[in-house]
Amino acid sequence: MSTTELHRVIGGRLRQADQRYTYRRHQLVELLYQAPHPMHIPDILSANPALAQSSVYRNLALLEQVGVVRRVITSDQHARYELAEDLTHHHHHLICTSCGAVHDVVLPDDVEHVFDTTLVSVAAANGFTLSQHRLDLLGLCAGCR
Amino acid sequence: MSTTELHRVIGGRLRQADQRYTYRRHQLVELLYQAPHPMHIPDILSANPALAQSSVYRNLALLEQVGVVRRVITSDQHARYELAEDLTHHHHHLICTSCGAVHDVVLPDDVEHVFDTTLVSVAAANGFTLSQHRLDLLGLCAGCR
DNA sequence: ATGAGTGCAAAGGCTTTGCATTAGG
DNA sequence: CCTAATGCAAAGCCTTTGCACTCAT
Repeated sequence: MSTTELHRVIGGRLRQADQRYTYRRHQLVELLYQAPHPMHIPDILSANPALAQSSVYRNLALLEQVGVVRRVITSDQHARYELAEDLTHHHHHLICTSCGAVHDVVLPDDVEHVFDTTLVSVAAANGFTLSQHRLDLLGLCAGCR
Repeated sequence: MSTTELHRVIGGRLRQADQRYTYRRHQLVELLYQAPHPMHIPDILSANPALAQSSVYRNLALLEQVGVVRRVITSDQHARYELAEDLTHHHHHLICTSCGAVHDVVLPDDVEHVFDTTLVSVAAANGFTLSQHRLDLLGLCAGCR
């Protein structure tokens, strides 16, 4: 997806929720789009000091509601945020349990396929309607090993 | 593992860290052992009002350090805690994105095996030493659907 | 007896909210 | 113009910490 296409789609999702794609929201999305891994609030504020903390929180919550942003939960103290997978690509996270670093990783297609079919049926057997899965690989990064 | 065996093993891990297996810690472990899903602090305090909040936090942190308890991170506001997998069994979580309910689930052995081998090599390719994986199934529970 | 563990209350730290100001349509 | 959005400051809420008391060895 091109960057203009990206912003067009995001603008659409916001308008559908009667929300505007303002300058600040655009800046926020641009930051997440550039980053190779999920960002937390200190990351975001230092990357763009013009952004106000409270607005960042509010806008991330809004963007999450309309399906543009996903909140990534780590063992870190701060929550991390990334663009939704349908705007980027399906991936998982390598999380360093020592320093909290997060890397994006992609699994082989055949493995993902086994996951999908298995998980949907397992969820169904428990009365759940599956919407997504979240797989995190926890370990030590090269620097902390 | 029998319940006496369980407490014996836990006592050993605590002593190895120069910690005592006190009455309060025993009560806490017993609660987690009985529960069919990870518990958060309000759960724990209402299940056993004799427990002091600060001690529960301190003891859960200690038990996590010595590998007896695992902190489960959900989208919930409170952290949840369960006994470590080597004291119970390897499993995953079905998390309701609406009400925050968490159910334990087990995947077929062959699927788990594919996971293990694939994930270790993927992590290694990124310079990570894998210690565990965390797979959560997100969706709507029967009640919220 | 003596240090670890506990419990109450207060402080920390991430996140959310109130409110006056600014900006988008 | 007029409401939504923003930014600063203050409040909330989960969690951690200080400190005196209690318990275990």
